[in-house]
Amino acid sequence: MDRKDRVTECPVAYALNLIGGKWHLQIIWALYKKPVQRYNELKRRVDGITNMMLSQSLKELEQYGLVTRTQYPEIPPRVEYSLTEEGQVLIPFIRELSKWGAKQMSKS
Amino acid sequence: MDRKDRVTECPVAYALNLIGGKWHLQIIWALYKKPVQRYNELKRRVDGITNMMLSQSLKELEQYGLVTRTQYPEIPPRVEYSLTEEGQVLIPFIRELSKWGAKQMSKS
DNA sequence: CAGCATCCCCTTTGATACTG
DNA sequence: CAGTATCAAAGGGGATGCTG
Repeated sequence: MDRKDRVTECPVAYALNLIGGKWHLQIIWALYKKPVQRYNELKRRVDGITNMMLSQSLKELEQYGLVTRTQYPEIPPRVEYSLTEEGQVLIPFIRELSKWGAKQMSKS
Repeated sequence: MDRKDRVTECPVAYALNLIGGKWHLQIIWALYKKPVQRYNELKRRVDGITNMMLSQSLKELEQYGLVTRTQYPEIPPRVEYSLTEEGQVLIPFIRELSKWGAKQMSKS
């Protein structure tokens, strides 16, 4: 049971559980910039992420219905990830957050 | 040196450092619902928060310029907190997050 | 290629008690 | 009233190595 499964009545707390982690928004943003990506491609784009965190994050994001995973039964294996419509809803949100963050950074 | 002082180039990560914690948004929301509040009043409204987390969070929020602290030199001491304009900017943002979170909650 | 298992650390969070 | 100090706990995050 990870933290996202904990019961919360507050929608804001719930939302932060889904996307407040260290990597989720970065992964979503990477998938926005290039809509279809394979595992290792993603790993190269999300700076500093480890296999552990990437696969774990992707699994969670898939569970929440923000990311789709498509596996092709080939050798070597090919797995492609992309944003669902629900995931794309977050894009303007990330933009706002980025603008606000940049403004705060410049102030101090 | 707390986590908010760590260097980050990414504005989104920076923003999450400021408001991604467990209590910051709840405190801001409480201060929005009642714009001027004393310490213990806030503590009662933010469900489950301890003195440690409340005083620490308030200190951080004040540093970031999101909250103002006004101390009156009286006995017993009186300290009032309220949102700055910068802090109020976050209100529509929290509303959106809440809407999105509620939708996600209802799906699973 | 795409990922999982294991081990470990350290930061965040919490409980409790105390002070000007 | 408005906090601070101290100690303890939990779990998120990371490094490394292994597998189908």
